[in-house]
Amino acid sequence: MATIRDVAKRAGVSTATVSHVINGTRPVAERTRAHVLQVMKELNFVPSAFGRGLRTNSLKTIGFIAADLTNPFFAQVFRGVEKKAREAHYTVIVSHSDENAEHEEEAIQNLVAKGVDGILLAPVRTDPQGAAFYSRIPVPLMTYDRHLTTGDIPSVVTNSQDAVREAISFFRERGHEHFALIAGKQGLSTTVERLQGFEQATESCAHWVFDGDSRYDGGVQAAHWLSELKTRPSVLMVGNNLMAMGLVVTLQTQYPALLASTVLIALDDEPWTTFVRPPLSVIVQPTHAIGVTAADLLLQRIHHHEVPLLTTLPCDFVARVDPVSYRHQLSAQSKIQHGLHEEGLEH
Amino acid sequence: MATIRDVAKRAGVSTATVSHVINGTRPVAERTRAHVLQVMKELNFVPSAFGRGLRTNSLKTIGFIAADLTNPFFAQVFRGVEKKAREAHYTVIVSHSDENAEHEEEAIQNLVAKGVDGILLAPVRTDPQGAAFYSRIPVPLMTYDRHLTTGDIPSVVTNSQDAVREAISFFRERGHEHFALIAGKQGLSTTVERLQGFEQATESCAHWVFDGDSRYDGGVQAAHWLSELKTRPSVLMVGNNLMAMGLVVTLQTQYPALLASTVLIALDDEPWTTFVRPPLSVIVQPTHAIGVTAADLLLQRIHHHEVPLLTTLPCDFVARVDPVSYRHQLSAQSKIQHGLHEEGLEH
DNA sequence: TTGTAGGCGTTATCAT
DNA sequence: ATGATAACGCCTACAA
Repeated sequence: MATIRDVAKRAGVSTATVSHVINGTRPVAERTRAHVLQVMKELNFVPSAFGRGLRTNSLKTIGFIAADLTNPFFAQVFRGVEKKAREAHYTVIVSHSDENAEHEEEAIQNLVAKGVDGILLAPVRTDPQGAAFYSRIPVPLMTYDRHLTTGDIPSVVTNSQDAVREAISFFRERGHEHFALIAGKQGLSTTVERLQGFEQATESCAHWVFDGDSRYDGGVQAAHWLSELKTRPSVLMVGNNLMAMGLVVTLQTQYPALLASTVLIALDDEPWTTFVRPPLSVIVQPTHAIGVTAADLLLQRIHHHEVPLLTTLPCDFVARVDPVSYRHQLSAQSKIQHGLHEEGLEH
Repeated sequence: MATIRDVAKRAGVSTATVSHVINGTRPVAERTRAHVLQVMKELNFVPSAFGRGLRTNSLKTIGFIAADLTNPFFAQVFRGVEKKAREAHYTVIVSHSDENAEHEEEAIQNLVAKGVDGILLAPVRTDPQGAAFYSRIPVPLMTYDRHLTTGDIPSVVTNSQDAVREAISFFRERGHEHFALIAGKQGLSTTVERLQGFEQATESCAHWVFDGDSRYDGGVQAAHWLSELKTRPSVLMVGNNLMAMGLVVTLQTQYPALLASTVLIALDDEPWTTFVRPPLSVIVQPTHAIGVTAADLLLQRIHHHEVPLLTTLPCDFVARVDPVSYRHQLSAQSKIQHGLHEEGLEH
């Protein structure tokens, strides 16, 4: 591998000039510039990322921590992240947390040790010590999907609370009177907010809540729970996509009558939700936009610009009421909050 | 950020000693060792990846290029890659090619510029110039999913050819006599081999082949093509998962009778294949193992060990014939070939 | 068992 | 408009 010195020598200039040609960081006579470029081609010169990193303390790399890329939600967010990063000539290192605090911590350590310029994560920890832990991380951080309720780490989330409320209302207006929610893992901001949305929309009518765990098994358990209720909900909202799968598989194989007689609402518009009979209604989160936005804001932070503490992106609601489907755009504007605690979490 | 020199000074030893403590690269008196470790904790010292990279010319990072991580096949392969990499204290940079040669080239350039130790890719180019291009890449390379038929770049693939043959045979033995294949993108080794498997199994009976493009649209077109055939296949094999989705969506909405009367066989066991009625039979590729194996072999190469030119992992075939499903393990052993061209591609 | 010092490839400060 | 040169943080002969 040729070095900047080889190029300089062969081109008959100093390393400084070569460097400035590479980075366009000070004027270079057009003639020399062309010549240097020419020599670089000849020698097949590629500037060493290590040398540069050592000098500038940046490899133009960010870390992305997903719970599980096999979950389409994270895969789609990642596509957005990678797109934005690539445009800014950044590169992305990916790790998994599997919703496990130790894995997450290890992943963060590794990323920091690799000298990433910043980290994007869907935080696993919800306790105050968690927030403190995140705050001590010595590189810029952004969370996506979930936000921390204490501390000053900025986040990009969706207004799924509004979406849940409006989805339930949609069916209330059409005569339904019994609703249930399969809630997600305790403590996650998404779980809390979706529960709030549900409570808001169902306050004056019959409703049940099942405490799930945000995993496939939670859905399986919920199906059994559902089958044992004396009075049954006619509309069932599932708080995340994995539980929705577990629920539907179990209903389909063990309680097909229940599946046929209940309106299901799931999160995220995955192909299978249209393949099931009856098809599921879905709340569609702007996954790609979450990734783009989160990456964008992280890069802002890396460049020492201020960013809002909370950025909220709008969801759509797609009601699939055979044989038609309606799509509702829930809010045209995304919302930005600069002070989480001052303004509160309610809208 | 504390440097190795800060630690050395504070601990009253030389930087050499600290370095050796960090890397265990020469004996250090237990007493000093403990003390140095202690000081490292105090100072919150993390060795700079840049300094180290510059010296050792390695950041312990590999590149992974997927066509699209949103496709569960790639997401699952990646999980395997990341697992293996993490165990070896490597880290993974992820890029997308979107089955596009220019994107792929750009991604490769970026990875090389970042100083990755090696690259894993599902190659897009199938022409001889492509093979030449890949050969010029100045870091160790491995392909997965597809292999190149010229050149000396090692690969990890599956025996989907055998799997296709056996899947078709399964239904032949049960009385079916008309078969069709929706083939994948021209030139890919997977397309060629699956076609061969199909031809082998159907040589003495009626069969059709539709040239697809390995994308969702190919499946949509195939559905229309199918509807216009005078004589219709009773068994339809789809050469990749995206086309299978396009096909099923189109059949379900536009030709439901066709969907009901045709046995469909798809690749990869995704949830939706069980949700459709009737459920699809599937050839299950060992996606996670592909990732683990590919990463393992790449690391071998990075450490200058010889690796086989072609490693073939076995698929399973799951026949879903309502109300039962049979799972066939197609071969207990994975196959390894050291010379692709000497031994040929047939088994 | 430990220390000294040179150099990896780049950028950036001073000179010229 | 260009050059000389000192860092950046680490590893590793070579010396002691």
